[in-house]
This record gives sequence, structure tokens and C-alpha cells, in this order.
Amino acid sequence: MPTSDPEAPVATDFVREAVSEDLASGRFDRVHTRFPPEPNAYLHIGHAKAVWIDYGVAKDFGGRFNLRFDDTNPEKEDQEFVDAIIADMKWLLSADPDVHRHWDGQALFGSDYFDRQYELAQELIKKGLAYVCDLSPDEMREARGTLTRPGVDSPWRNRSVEENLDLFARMRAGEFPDGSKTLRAKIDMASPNLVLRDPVMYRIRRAHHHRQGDAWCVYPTYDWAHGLQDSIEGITHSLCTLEYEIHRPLYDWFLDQLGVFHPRQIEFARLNLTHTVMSKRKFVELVKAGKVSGYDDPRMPTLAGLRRRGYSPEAVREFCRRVGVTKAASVTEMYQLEDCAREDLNRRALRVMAVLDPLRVVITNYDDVKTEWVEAVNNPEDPSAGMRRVPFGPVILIEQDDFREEPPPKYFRLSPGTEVRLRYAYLLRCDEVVKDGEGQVVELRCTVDPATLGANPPDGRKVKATIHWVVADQALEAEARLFDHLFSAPHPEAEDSEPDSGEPGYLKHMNPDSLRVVKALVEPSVAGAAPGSVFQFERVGYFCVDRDSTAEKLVFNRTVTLRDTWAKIEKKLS
RNA sequence: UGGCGGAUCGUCUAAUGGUAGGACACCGGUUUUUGGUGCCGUAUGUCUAGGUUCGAAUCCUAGUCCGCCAGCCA
Repeated sequence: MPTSDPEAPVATDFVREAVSEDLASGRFDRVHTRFPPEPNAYLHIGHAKAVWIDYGVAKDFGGRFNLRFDDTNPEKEDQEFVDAIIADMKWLLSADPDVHRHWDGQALFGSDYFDRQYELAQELIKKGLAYVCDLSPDEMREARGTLTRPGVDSPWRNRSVEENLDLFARMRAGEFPDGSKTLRAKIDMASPNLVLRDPVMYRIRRAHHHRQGDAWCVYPTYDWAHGLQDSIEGITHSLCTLEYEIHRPLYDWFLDQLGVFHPRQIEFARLNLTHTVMSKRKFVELVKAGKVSGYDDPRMPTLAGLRRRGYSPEAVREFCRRVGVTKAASVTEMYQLEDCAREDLNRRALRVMAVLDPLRVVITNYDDVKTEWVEAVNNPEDPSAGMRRVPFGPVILIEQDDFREEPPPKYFRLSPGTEVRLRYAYLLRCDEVVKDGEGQVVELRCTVDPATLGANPPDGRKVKATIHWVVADQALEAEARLFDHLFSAPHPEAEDSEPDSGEPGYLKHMNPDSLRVVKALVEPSVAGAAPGSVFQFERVGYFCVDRDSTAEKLVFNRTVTLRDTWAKIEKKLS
């Protein structure tokens, strides 16, 4: 069995089963897949699923993989997207160390086959299987019929081969205005499958193409172009999402009539995620309305957004593995994705201490000129990450939430008269609470037990909580961007259009707290961390350094919080 | 009311006529100088109704519900 890694169990899903059968039956003697994005938008997590199916099948069967841009509509496409998609693809597939065995890292372009395609269109005309049609868009829609009513033949359907050849050549030569004529396949206007009711193959559009420039004024439609692109590249398995299922008869028809190499199209269900939206159109609306800062806003489900949020390509790959491959329409819970981030970051993130909501603690029995350094573990999951030293001193900052003047039941942290462990340092007892004029707690006066530095107390007493801290005079001031779900409703798209106002209905479900910007006080060891570096702020969450960081001020994005058992307990109590 | 496709724990999925299993979420326990991680455990599911069979999630029949299709978008 030609698997790239014989040790790995071959994943079983209906696509891979079909591919196995094709190899066993001799229908194909190799496997070659492709991912065919249109360069008109940024890639999102749904595309990542498709890429990992397309690429993953090629990899599992020891085959090849192409990235091919489906660039047949110059009015929507742009070089900006080509560049962004290539960058995203390289990032995504870098999760496979063997990627070079299956993908050469290059991009192909459907538009490079325009000449060959034009010739094949002429072949179809010569066979009497395509004709030039003068119907306007409105007339064509009317003649197409409906779901329950058959269409009627175009009055131009029976032009002679010679006339069609001549007209088609003149269409290409630019003799007719935009939209005035089309080349259509002659199939069946009464077909119950609307896709087969004489579909348009070419339309006239004088638009500047991002690669072809102004060389063409006729552009092929998806159905006519896609199968041919696959065929020309020797693709064996053309994997796509379910909405193309009804196009498969047309995909097959073109290839059969032409008698060219015939790939097999197989369709799978696209990815949907709760608490977000997943369409180009909605991305554009969110960006244009200023609801997010751009396509790489860390709250967006784009690959650029996920990357900036702190997701590694490995975490995205694991997510795609977990959601599987089926034909059932589904909506995956966002928690699935978040768990993949936690699992990945737990393994790789360096631990540091940072306080997001500080409360000043003065240690009254600690020599106020003394700074000592305590030893801290960089990553308990990875001993090779080593140790570091963290400064400790007489005035520290702890998290407001780690102190309660009146502790609720089961609260193990600091309160008047109780004792907690300061991570990597001493046991700390709260002796006195200092308040301002409004009664707000502004400072704690505490004492440490000198016998407990990195050791349990000699008398054997236990504390139930360990809290994090930073030294007041050496902490780095940073910005922390705390992200949450973009939408508070799990299924914002369920309520799409708002009849009364012009605003799309799903916007009503946006989470007003999807971004909170706070000041963070971080231990000095993170000074100079490069953008993209990932950390766990102990007991708080996973953070990565944003590209907005400067030498003067670090900016952190919260990728995901840590699981918070106490928050659950407290929620139940209230 | 045309055609195509789909339906298994709350969610995503496995089981291809032979013990309905896993992951996430949830709940409980345990370990822990992160209320993190790890480990253990509880609970929850075959759309419905018939049929075939020693035995059905799986095969058959009828129904129900869901998704997609009427761009010169992809």
C-alpha cells in the first residue's frame, strides 16, 4: 500500500475508501489531488479542512498535490489574494514536515490554460454540442424554467456549426458588447437538474485579468473550466464540497464529450463553526462595517486571523483531523478548535507570570532594599525548556481576583488572615487590608514565612492555593488584548437577514465583549520577545506577541484562556 | 409540489449483518507549588413505523425531518 508513513494507521473515511477502490480496480494507478481556491478572498478555517482533505489524501496515498487558482472571473480576482493565499498555504502545510514530498510549493493558475480551453470549446462546437446564444441574462433566466417547470430551448440553439464557429471567433475577437452573447453547451433544457439546462461556457467581459491582462474578453465559467483544469493537470481525484454535487453530471459530461483524461469528483460536507460566520461576503461586511480590524483580526476565523491569534499550523491540522470527513451537514462547536489550541500550546508555550488586574501587596517583614531571585520552571511539560530566574521583592502585585475580603465557600485563595503560596516563592499571609475613601481595597499588608522559599513549611501546615505575582518595580508594562467569541449566539447565521433594517440579522448577535484591551504587568524575562512568540501566563491563559508590539511596549493577544474550574464553581454558587 | 444528497450521545464522529466506541462539552473523583496539565470514572445516542434475519445503526418498504440547486459567481 503506497502510504507515505507505513507506521501511521491509514485514516478511514468515505473519500479515502473511494480512492482505495479506484486504485484497486485500476481506474487510476496513482493519486493526484488539488486545492482550487478562487483568488477573491482570504482563506478561512473551512478552507483548511478542505486543504487537509485534498492534501491529506495525496499524502496518504503517496501522491502529488497541486495548489491551483481557479481564476476565471477577472472582475472579482486580485493579485493581493493570490499572494495572501500562497502565504497561508505554506503556513498551513508547514505542519507536515514531509510537505515537499507531495507539493512543490508552487501555485498553478487555471487561466494559464485559456488557450487550450478555447480550442476544446471549438471542438465541442464542431461536434454540435455547443452554440452561441444571443439571449440576454433576463431572457435566459426566463427560458431556464424553474425547479418544477422545464426550460424552453433558446431560439439560437440550432445555429449551424459554421455560424457558431464564426460567431465564437468574433466573440473572442471583441466584436460584440459585454454580455450580448454567450457560448452554451447544448444538453437538455428539460433536465430536472437545472445545471444541465444548456449551461453557459463563455461570457463576454472586458475586464482586466490579474494574470492575462487584456488578452481576453471572453472568460470561461466555473463548470466549463474546472473539470478541464483538473484534466489538464492529471488530477485523479477532484475533491470538493457538497454544493458541487449536482454539478458532477456536468463535470462528467464535458470530459466525456471531449474524450480527455477524466478525474473523479467526490464531494464532502463543508465546515461550519459555532459562534462565528464563515463566508467571504460576511467577512467583507464585518471588515467594511468596522466590526473587526481587518481580515487578520484575531477574532476572525481566517487563517491569517488564527495565525495572529496564536494558533500554530499543527493545532489547525489537529482540528481538521478531529472534525473528520463525511457528507452530513454539521456545525462543529468552537470548543473543539479551542481545545486544539490548548493541547498544542500546553506542550509548547513557555510559562511566565503576568498580572492583568493588579492589587498591590506590601510584605512587611521583608527587607525593603533586598531583591532576590527565585527559580522558575519554563515548561513543566517539557523539561528541555529549562529554568529561569524571576526577581522577588518587598512590594509585589497579585491578581485582584486572588483576594477576597469575604471569601465565598470553597475559595482557597487569599483573604484576611489566610495564607497562600506565592508561585516559586514564599507562603504569604494577609495581615491587613488597606482601603481608600470609597472603601475600595487598594493594598494588602502581608508577611511571608522565610522558611518556605521553595520548601514546604517545617510544621507541616498546608495551603490550598498557589497564586502568581510580579514584582512591582521590575514588572514590564504591556498591553493584553483579551479576545472572546465574535458572536455570542452559537448560530448567528440562523438569523441572517433583517427584514426591517438594511443591516444583516447576524450582526445583532455580535458579542459586545469580543475584545477587551487591558494593561498587563509581566515578569521581566519576556522583554524583547519577538512577534509570534507564545507564552502561558500562568493561571490566566495562552498569549502570543502581536505584530503591533514595539521595543517600548509589548502587545499580547490572548489565544485562549486556561480551563477555569474555579470560575465554574463560583458560577454554580451564584 | 422537480432533482440531488443527508440523518448515530448536547456537538463532531467510529462501527460496512455479530458487545454501539472515541473526541469535545458536561458532571464527579484523584494527583498537583498553575483551581492548569495528567490520570480514573458517571451520565447521555442509532429520525419514525413496519419487514427480512438466530442476530439490524448496517439490508428492504413506507414515512418524517434537514441541506443544496432556478448567476453570463465559484
